[in-house]
Amino acid sequence: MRIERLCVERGLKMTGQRRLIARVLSEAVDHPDVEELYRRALALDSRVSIATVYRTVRLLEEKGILERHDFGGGRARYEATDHGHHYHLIDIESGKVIEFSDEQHEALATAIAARLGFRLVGHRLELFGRRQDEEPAPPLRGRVRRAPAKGDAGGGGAA
Amino acid sequence: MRIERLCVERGLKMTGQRRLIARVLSEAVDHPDVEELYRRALALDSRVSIATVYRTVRLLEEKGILERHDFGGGRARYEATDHGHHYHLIDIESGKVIEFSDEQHEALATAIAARLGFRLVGHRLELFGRRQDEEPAPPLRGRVRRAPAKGDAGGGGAA
DNA sequence: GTAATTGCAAATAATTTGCCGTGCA
DNA sequence: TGCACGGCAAATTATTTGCAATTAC
Repeated sequence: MRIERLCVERGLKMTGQRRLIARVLSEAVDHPDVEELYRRALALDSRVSIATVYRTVRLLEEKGILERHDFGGGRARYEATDHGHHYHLIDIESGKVIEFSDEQHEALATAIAARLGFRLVGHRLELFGRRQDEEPAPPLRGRVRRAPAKGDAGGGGAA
Repeated sequence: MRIERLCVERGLKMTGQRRLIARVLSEAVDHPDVEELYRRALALDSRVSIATVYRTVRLLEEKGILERHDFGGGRARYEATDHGHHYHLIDIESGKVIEFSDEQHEALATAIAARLGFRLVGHRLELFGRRQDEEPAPPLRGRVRRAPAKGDAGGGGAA
């Protein structure tokens, strides 16, 4: 319910659907897109429309409660801003998103901006990588390795 | 004409419109969106349709000749990949995009990915900043500073 | 009580695509 | 000369919005 609290703090009028969407957001541990948020909300209470989900994420983004990401794939994906500054590494085989943070990078970004004559207001860093085979690998044969794609939010269900 | 050469190298059939679009891309020093590419192409030769521009940038992106960016504002913006790896700093007042590169960051990104068990395949870093007033600033009064927005590509014409 | 919010369906906006004529290799 | 390509307009996809009914404060 962290999100609902934040909404109240910013003086938003709390309707049933806003509370519902806030709850879905509070419970999310991934980076759902609007469709997915809508699906999860519907599962809890059918009295929401997707238009309201769109309106709400937009509002919460403006209020700084949500952050919008573009991880490719055409739809915007959302995440609460309240669990700290971090970056993303996208596994290009599975689409999974891994979060990390790095103070060194933080400092470097600020330094670079300053060097260019700017005060850093925001930044984003996204790494795209392929899982490193940790097994020393059987000398002959080997390889083959396919992941069925589909990211950490989009598809089926499972919260 | 660098782009056209790259197209030929990758075995693309070179039609009149592809040559035209390749030329526009070769001459661009900014990050135009499709509308803008179409406008520039039209100015040189009216026998192109915007559908072809869409098809071509998509093709060139798949071939690794172009890179697509999302700088906010809803439309994808393109840039040739052949002028070296670099990052972008977006001036949030004017929308202007400044390119820079930084070896330290390059290394850091690789190290972070490795630490997480991944081999880095690609990455992007975008800084959003506000121009730092370089003048020591007249002690009294001061401030005011507004830029009319509109980025480094979208708008009017000018190549 | 009143202005903000919602749902619905229609409107946008960016991008893609089917189909058929045309031009490149 | 065949097969990929280009033009056009219609189709998609993601997102926004007008309007009347509803609701929070």
